[in-house]
Amino acid sequence: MSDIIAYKDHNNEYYDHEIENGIPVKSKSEDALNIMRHDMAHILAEAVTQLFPNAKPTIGPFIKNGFYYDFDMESTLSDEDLIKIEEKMREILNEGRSFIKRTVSKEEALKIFKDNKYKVELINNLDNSAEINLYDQKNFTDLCKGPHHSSTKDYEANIKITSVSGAYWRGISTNKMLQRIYATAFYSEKELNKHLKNLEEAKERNHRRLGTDMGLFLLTDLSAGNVFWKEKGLTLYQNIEKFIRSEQQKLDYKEVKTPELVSNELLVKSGHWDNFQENMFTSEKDNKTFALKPMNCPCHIVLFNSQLITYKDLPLRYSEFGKCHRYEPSGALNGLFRVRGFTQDDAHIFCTDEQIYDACNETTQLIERVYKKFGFEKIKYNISTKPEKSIGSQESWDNAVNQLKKVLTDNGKDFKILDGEGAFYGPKIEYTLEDSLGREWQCGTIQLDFNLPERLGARYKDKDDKNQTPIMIHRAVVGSLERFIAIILENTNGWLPLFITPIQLAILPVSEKFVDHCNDINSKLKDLDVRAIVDSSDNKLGYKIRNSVSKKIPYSLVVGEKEIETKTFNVRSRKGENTSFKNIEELNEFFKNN
RNA sequence: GCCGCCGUAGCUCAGUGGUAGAGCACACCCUUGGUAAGGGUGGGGUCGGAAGUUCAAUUCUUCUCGGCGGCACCA
Repeated sequence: MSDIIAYKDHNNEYYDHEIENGIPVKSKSEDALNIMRHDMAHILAEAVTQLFPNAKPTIGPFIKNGFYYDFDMESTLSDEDLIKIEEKMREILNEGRSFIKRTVSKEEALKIFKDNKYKVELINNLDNSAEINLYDQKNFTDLCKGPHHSSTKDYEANIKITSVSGAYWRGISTNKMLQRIYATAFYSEKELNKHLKNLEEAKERNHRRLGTDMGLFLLTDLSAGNVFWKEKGLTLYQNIEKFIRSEQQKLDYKEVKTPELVSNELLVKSGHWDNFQENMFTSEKDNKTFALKPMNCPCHIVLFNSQLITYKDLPLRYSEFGKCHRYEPSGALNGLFRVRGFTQDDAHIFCTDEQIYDACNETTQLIERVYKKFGFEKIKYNISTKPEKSIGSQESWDNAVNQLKKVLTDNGKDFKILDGEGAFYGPKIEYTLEDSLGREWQCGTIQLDFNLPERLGARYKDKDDKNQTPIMIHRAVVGSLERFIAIILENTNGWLPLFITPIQLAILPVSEKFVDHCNDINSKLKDLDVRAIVDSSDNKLGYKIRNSVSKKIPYSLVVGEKEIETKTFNVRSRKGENTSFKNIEELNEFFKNN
């Protein structure tokens, strides 16, 4: 039997027949796993249609880590239903199924699927020249371009239905909502369990739980989508801000603070009022309309315009930890990941065409430096180019895109081009980081803007004393501080990098006798900017250690008779490793350097 | 906004048509203890909110607010 089950092209599209320059897909490979999961989607559809004869199958692709199938059904699926479906799938798998391909005419296909308007729609949308393939299995036939394994007997499939949710037909929100069943499948039970355990772990690492346990912040329905920062959370927030600020100062950024509430006059001029009014919080006073700013750029241009700027002032870098508000649909809110009030680590660089390269180059290096410091090493880069609807000449777009490409290339980065994905006003680079659970987060961005400076009348004088319009570069490193804090919390499971963690050290007296001594140490450490607390409870040492570890305090300092006599400082890491220091300065060094 | 699930003490969660319970946390007492839980006692919630059904609702129904998993959205 051949080891090759399918072919794929260079866009990772799979085919059930050999193609020109096709890459063979070998059985049990990563690609084969996708195909196997697609097989399972068909098995799922058979199970569902057997149990619910009126269910109309629509589409069921494989996705990252699994697959789904969307059904139009009369009743919604309960947890018990899912268990039954999963059992049915196992039953079917025990019997085994062959996937037999058959090519039919359009008329035939329409006849076969006449009771399923979704399949009819799909068939009618196919090119007239396109071959229409069906895959037959016992009790189920699906419209499908394949490929499939010839039989489920070719492998062992370990399946698990993971969830059910609503999903619009064809992803269009005016269409009917279907029921989507998510599931996953692996060749071995071991891999399946590992994946399920991973999901569990991700749940455990939930930043909402960590935030509550660590006393960082409060989310309450008294202001849905807005964060109440507690003192420890604010320390964390400020430490992140502090680090980014210091990096920006090295690059001659000028930090500013602009109003959160602005007259809509500004937003009308900038064009945001026309396009995004629905997403702003507004209020009326003095017969005027005000809005909470949804972004900082118009305000920065107001500052730019308030003074005479010449070419000598460029590039001019305005940065702001700007509090913005956006009305997000209720269903979009999600912990700190998606909020209505957030702080952008925003900046706008005003510059000339010639300065684009340098500005973007220093920014990409800045972004990388910051990510690295926070423990993110894996970064993906995308460049988005001119969309169909856009402003600015083709020439200026080409120039700008080439500069962006050159920046990444010169910095030794691989990147993807997302054709036509740029904003209407300019191209951009997006920075996506990968966390320790393999999840990806788009955080940083560099976005060129050929529109807004012109619209708001930004001008500088060139060497010939003529007015020119600057290019504006929007850039953010971590994006929203709120979201970034959620990402770091989940990435580290609460074991935050030492330089930002709210409490670095728990000072633990062995008994009450040593509490005063501990307080003395703490006040000295305070002067040295080490963030410590003294546990003066009357619990035993083991208990105090357990407590400080469970509060995610990375180090503890045990103080008792021995330490006072020998004048040493014994620091215990959360893993139980001990390090001894001779004096408080040495101890301080340790905290400064870790 | 849409589909589904959920909302009980500070936290995690159990439970019932007759006004609630555990563990952790907290307070007090005993213990003055050396590297991940010493022992005892005690306080604390009207079960998200509103309305309805009922002799009686935290438990059933409807509405509403909020959360979660997705979908849609994300300048």
